[in-house]
Amino acid sequence: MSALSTIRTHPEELKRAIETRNKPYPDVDELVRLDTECRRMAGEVNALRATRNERGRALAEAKKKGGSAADEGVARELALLRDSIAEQEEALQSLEEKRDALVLLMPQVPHASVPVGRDARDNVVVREVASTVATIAHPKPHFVIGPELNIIDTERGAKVAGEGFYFLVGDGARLEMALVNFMRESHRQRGYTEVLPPILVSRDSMVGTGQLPKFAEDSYNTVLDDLWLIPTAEVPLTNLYRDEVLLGTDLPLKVMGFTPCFRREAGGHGVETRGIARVHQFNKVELVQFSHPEKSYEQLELLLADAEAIVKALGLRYRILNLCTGDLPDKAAKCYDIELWAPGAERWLEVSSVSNFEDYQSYRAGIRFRDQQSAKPEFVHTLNGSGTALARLMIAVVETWQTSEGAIEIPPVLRPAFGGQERLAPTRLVGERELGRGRRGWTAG
RNA sequence: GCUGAGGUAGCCUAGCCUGGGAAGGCGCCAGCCUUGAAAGCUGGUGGCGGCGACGCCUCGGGAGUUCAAAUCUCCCCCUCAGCGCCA
Repeated sequence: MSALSTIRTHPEELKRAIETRNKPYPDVDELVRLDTECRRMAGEVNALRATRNERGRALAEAKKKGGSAADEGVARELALLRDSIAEQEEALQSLEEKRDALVLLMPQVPHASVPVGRDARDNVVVREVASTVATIAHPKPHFVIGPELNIIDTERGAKVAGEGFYFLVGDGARLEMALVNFMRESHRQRGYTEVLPPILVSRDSMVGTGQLPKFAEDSYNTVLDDLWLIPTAEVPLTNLYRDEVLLGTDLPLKVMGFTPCFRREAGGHGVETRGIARVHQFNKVELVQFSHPEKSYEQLELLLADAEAIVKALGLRYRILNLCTGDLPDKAAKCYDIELWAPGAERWLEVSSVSNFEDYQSYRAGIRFRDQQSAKPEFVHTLNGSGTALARLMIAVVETWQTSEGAIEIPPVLRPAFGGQERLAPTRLVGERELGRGRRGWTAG
């Protein structure tokens, strides 16, 4: 049920849903009142236009037979009618704009299986899975071992781009790309079509997936062209089929895409941001599905399994949360988070959000499907899941696969990408900064 | 970036000069015919409102002229071709 028709048919359900979300939203009653008024006015304008069209056609007929003074009178009369139509149309338009702006701020109705709760503390752990790696007692956090091995360089990242940016170097970069390629191949085998999308998108696309208008301050944009740097590949992948009608027999459509993601993360500083757990740019493999509404919750479970397969194959400790109503994003009807355990930093890291948006996005982006040629197009359900986010995945790998000698073992599934190499090699290119004056240039690895 | 040609319903196309209910074809759907199918014939096939007869909106988007705009004027977007620039 799309936002506007939910407002018309189930305002009470929407009201209850909003209450469980425990955040402020526009007043439903006000919205219903606005919508009713819009429809009443539309009817009036409609009737006026009918009169204008009818009289106008009669005038054309009369003119064909030769004009007269009477026709001039009709024309003057119609000019007045035109002005009052214009006036009414203007009023209607501003009312509709007001209504539509409110509709865009309305959240999705949570699914019945979503636990009711006030905030993140009420999220429900669906399951927790232990690491299959023999982890050492006290592994170093990535922000210690990363610089030691010279595979993660946040200082130079800050120098070049500012706080929240970093370089991956040498085997650090190789590890990231090996993880990316492992994930791409895994998802390809699970039936996803790979796309390499634009990472700058138009304002319309950002509205289509719900990043705008509400979360403008979370994203970077270009002033001259009003293009936006994607915060997630969800934006271009979901907008792939914007304003299109899909074939019911093609559903579910499954696409994946690897992109960098850009987030301003305004206001997030402190212990939690040390290292690369919370950065302005990171890479991610994203999964998106366009589903038949009746199948979308089955698909959600399959999508979760697709994302889960990655962290499982890497032997990492993880848990899956069912987000409660108070923590659920506006656009989601249901959302699972996959969190990885980082044994060095000793904290859980969110690496994947697996969500069913139902028709929240398809309504905004105009993505529909038709079951039969004759049937009316309906909105698809869109789902997406990170499959998964790098940087944080990198943290968990680097901390979980540490040896007591201070090395990092390469997970077996990634070794083919390293030509069979078993451990990450420290990077050898360093300067005075690391070595001190007098020992410049290359050192033996 | 410059010059030119274009953008009409799912697709293809007419209408634009000369303003007055968007025509036709393909595809698709339904019906007739048929043992079945094809062919053929008939009808339907953008969106919104209404139980409905019906009405309104829609010709890439917006603004303007006009009683009336697919059609005339202006601005913008996109596609194609040529030229320029370029990883």
